Amino acid sequence: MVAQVLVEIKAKAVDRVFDYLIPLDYEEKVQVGIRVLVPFGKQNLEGFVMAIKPDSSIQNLKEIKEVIDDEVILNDELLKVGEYISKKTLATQMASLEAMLPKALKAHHGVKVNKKYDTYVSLIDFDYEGKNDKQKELITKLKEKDYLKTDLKEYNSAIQTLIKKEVIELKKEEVYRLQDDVDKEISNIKLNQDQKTAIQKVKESSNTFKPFLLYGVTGSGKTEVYMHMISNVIDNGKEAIVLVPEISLTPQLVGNFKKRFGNDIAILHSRLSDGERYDEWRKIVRSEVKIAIGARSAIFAPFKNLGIIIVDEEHTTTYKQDSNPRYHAIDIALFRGKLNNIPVVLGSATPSLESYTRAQMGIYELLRLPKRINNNLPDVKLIDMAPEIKKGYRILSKELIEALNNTLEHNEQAIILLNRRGYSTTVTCHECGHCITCPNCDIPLTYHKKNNIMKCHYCDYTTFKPLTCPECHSKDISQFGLGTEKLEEEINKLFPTFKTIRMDIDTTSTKGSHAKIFEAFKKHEYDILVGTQMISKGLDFENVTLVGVINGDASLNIPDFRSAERTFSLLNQVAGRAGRGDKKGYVIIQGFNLNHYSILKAKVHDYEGFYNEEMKVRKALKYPPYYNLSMLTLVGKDYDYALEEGKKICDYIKSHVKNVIVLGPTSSFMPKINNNYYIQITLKYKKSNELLNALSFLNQKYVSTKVKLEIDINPLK
DNA sequence: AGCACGCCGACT
DNA sequence: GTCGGCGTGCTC
Repeated sequence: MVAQVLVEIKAKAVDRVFDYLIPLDYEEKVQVGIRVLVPFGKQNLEGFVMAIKPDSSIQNLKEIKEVIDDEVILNDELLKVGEYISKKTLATQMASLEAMLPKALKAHHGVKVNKKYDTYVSLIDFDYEGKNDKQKELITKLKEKDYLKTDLKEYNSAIQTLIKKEVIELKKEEVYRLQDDVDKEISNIKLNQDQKTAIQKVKESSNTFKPFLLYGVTGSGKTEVYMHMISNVIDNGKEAIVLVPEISLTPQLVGNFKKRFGNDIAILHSRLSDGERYDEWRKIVRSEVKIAIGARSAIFAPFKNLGIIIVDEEHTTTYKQDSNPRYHAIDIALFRGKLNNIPVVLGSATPSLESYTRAQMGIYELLRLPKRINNNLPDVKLIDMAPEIKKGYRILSKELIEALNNTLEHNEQAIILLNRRGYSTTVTCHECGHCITCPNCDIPLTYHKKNNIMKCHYCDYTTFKPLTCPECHSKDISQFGLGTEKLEEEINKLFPTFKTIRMDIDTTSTKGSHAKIFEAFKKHEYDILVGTQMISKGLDFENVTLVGVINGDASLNIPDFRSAERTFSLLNQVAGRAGRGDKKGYVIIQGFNLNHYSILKAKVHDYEGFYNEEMKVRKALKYPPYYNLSMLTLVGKDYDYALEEGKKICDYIKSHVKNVIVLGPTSSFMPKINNNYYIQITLKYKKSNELLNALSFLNQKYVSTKVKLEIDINPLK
């Protein structure tokens, strides 16, 4: 028999199967989806068996050298998912397969992940009585218990002797590193009618593929709805995948799941060691857990009897992988949903425009949770900082200071979010907040220090950096940045008697630090929580009644056509942290350009209003969801050559694809990194199939030339 | 990804 | 004369 093997090299040149003879001894062991060691040129490589056939048209086949696994690693479904990924992202087959696997199961010769074993002893000679007290004791114990763990120091020598005499034997068993015992709690939370309807609708389609968009305002009880949906699935003997943006930022969701489902959960967070990750994978394969919760890659959890996939905060950009293979977890969720004939639930308080549009079109069924559990959305106030700065309130406005005082006096807590300026390369006026944007694309221009010019990286519009602000004529138009550290300092100065805790990259570098900060704040060990975006999601603190946002409009100045969507989403999310308990919540948003619809609509909690405004812009400027987008990047050491190749690629696409808008080639916003030049081409188009064919052709053509071609289909950056 | 093969320029 | 630069092509 002959096996078709995909070898471990992730290069376009070997992105195909090679035939190998299966030695007779291995005929039983070699199966599709298993790893083997094969001679490849002068080297020995690992690879996956992709197919088995009786013979081959190739002469002088080499033989498989070794079979690595006892059990199949890539089952039918994972093989299909892998194929889907390479088809949709144009990544190599091997890159696509490996994206789904924990390191311990990837094809890589020489890479070993330690397996952890427990050793036990058990009795084999039941007649032997033992020569001394220790031996006798041990034998008695073994007669009662069948087997004992060997880490009992006091019996060490007795164990050694008895093994030699073949009275007892040693057994090794592979064990899991993470074992915690959690007792399940019965929930007595009452559901409102909207929650019940959502749960019922999903239950009705439990054996059919159907995508749902669960649009529920902040604090509307989405987590509770997810848990009910999952309970229904588990009651049917099936399993569930739950995707969250990042485990460490959603400690409360995870905590609630643990309380409800106890040990039935595998939690796949980014800080697991390779060994731990491998353990969790095996628990899933063996159905020892019923739920897998994790970030993007948890979508590959190898359940064999999947009953539902839930994607929480579905609008989050982290669901798209920004390196090869550039897959979007929601696409995979829908694909697996289809394969398994199960519902897929996408939940958000601020759905992505793409998702909400699909719901409008009936591609997704829309489920709404329009009311907060406490029926009480916070009041939002906007504060223009231009006059405040003139009065000397440079960081915190007078109003925010007073509101903080008031909150803290009532023994309530506050959250202050610093919305960082996304790019230091955009030019913004220090006095009035004006940001210089492209007249064609309406996104901020990026500043290129080299020639003192500003450039649009979508359309290549270029202009000199002005000396004064075109709006208010201030000379102070260099980039400015306020850090969380400085903000914390300022707050400590203003409120010396209250305790402040800061949460940003600096204070959360160690394992578990997120959880520690959240815990401490929840217990009211601190009065004010200061931080960046990471404090905006999924936190439920009943005693928080005030949320302040510094530079609420800053994220509008990121040179990305999605910046309005991100701004609305961020403000909506963070405002949703206020007033979740019985007390009324207040939100103060500071900024310069507060008349933007993303901010005005966030103020009144009007998602649909925002959606309608933003869709007009997307339509006018031909952006998603009206058009699809793809980004090609050419990387090369020779700038002129790369640019020439870029032009050829543009010509090829224009002549082979109808109805495509080709922008570029243009040097990207970071034109030169490590002596490599980056040239970009942006494509806008309606129908994907034709374009995908053209890109697939180009992708093949660029095997081993002076220019590397990177393709990002539906980029999110 | 490696590794060999092959075709040019610069050197003991 | 030959050493070595890397551009090109192949691996069942």
